[in-house]
Amino acid sequence: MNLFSDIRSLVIASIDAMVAAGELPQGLDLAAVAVEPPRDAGHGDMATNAAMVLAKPAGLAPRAIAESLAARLARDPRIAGVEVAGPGFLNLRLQPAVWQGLVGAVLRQGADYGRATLGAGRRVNVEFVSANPTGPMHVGHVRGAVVGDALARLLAFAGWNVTREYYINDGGGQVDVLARSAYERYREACGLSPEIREGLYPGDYLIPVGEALKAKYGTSLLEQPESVWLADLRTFSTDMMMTMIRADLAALGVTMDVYSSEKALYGTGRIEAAIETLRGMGLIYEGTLEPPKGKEPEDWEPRLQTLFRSTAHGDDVDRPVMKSDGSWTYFAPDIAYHYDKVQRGFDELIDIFGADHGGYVKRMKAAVSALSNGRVPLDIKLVQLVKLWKNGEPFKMSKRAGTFVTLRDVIDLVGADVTRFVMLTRKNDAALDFDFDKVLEQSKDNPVFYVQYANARINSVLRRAREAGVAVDDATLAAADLGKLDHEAEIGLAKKIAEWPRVVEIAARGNEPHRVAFYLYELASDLHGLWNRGNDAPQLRFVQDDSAITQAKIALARATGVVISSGLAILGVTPVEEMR
RNA sequence: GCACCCGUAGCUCAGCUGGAUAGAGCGCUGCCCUCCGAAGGCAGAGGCCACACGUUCGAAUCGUGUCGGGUGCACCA
Repeated sequence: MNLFSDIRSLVIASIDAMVAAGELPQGLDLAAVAVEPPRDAGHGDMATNAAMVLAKPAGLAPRAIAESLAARLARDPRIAGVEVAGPGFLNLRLQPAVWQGLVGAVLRQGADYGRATLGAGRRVNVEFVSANPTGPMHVGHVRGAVVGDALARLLAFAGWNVTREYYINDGGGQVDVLARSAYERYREACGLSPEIREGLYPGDYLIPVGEALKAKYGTSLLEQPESVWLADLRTFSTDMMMTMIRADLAALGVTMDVYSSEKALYGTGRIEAAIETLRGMGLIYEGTLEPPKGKEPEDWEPRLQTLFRSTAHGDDVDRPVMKSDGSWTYFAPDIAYHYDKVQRGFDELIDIFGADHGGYVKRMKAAVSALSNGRVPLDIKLVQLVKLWKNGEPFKMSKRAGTFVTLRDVIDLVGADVTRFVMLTRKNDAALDFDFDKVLEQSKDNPVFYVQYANARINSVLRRAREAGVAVDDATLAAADLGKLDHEAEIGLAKKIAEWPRVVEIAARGNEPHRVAFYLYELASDLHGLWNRGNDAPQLRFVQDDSAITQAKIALARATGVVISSGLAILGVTPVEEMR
């Protein structure tokens, strides 16, 4: 049920009829014909640009096309009025019965209302978080986690086959640091004093790792050289860190489908295979890079390196895949990992990165473009910083001062639902202020509360109607006499509900889950507006003496609630029944 | 120096594949509760969409350039 696509189909059919009648030439491209809500409600319910986009290819004046098209559209029983406006817009007004019927349709479809087939079952891999397994998730990771998870839910709702994936960066030097730090905590657990040297991780979260090591190894690793224990402790520590990270994600309501390990790529020949594939394309060569202009490193010296010709796929400079000592750069396993995703048969790839990784976008896209022969698009979403506020002041994080904010801290303080919603109230590429006081405030200043409050009000009238002995199950409501919803304020809310499938498609097409949050705010606003009009106009209250009228009005409220629940589900937020 | 992101009301931000008189919240001014929860609503004031040029029937939206802010820039991930 998508009224906008229904009416667009009507417009297309009418254009086809004009072609058949010889009024328009054959073979017109109709892709640009759009049916949209007009910016100004005074222009009607829907507007189409059909006459204007067809004017040039048809070689006709837009208003001439518009007049003829208007006459044909007006014959449809759903159309209450058509007028030609401005340079050739067609403004359509729909019969009230169309909006009333929509309410019934929403109740019949329930949680499936708005579900789209845009994705057509294509397989998409959404990689997100991918925090280094060297400590608990901190607040900086939260936004990426929320955006990635909401995007995954959105795409699934819009018809994609979605895999959520976490890439464990467990292959690099920072894992050695982790292992050495854990070793010191192990010594501590054995009654010795730890030496947390400069460059090691000082966090308390490694104390349990040390204790677990003692439980496993006893004192057998004491006084042993690093070569004896390093490999084991790397594995042991990262496993424990990943257990912690999974628990953190679960607390936020995020579940991954696949965890991929960087380390697992080493020694399997898969990195070599990926690089050889590129070499076979003539994209790998030995060479030296120019120093970056304007920011010349002090210790710059020309080095012969193995380079990936990423410039052949849109990058600015070629990128090294092998260090001068013959080991891989971090980029090489990244290439192999993305190659793996391509080979697993995904039709589309999405990476969610922190904004500080913006420099890797072009090279990653270049690699995927090359390795998939341009078949698999890679969209990389950069998630901007979150600025923390408390008591009206910037909240500075400092490991040393003990004000390091973990994901757990945030959830314990404000809850997962609030955290998730607020993180989605900005575009991913805009910085976000997160004010610990404001997000818990119960006012319309706080979108989480505002939307939840609307839902609570809806549940309130459902309860009251039930108490009054009126049947308000969805089946009964869908069959109610919805023609009684004849007030423009009620029709207005139905129109907002009608936009939901459009919002889903637009948000999914752009990989922009924040649009859902903004839409829910608007929907809640319309509900609150109608609610308050009941103060002045008692006939607009949802619960009336007449049970048939009550059912029609409750049907509208319930349909609104269906969409709110559906939208919140995409954001990963639990709707509340009552405000507390 | 180069690349990417951003620049919209006093503040924080939306703005769809280019569409009509550019929207919301906060703040400011004035109203609305014997009423389904006022934890809300209604109305008003407030804009050179950073700037310039271009593309076109039409530009906040697309292109180029300038200015301003952020981020990143071989042998760390």
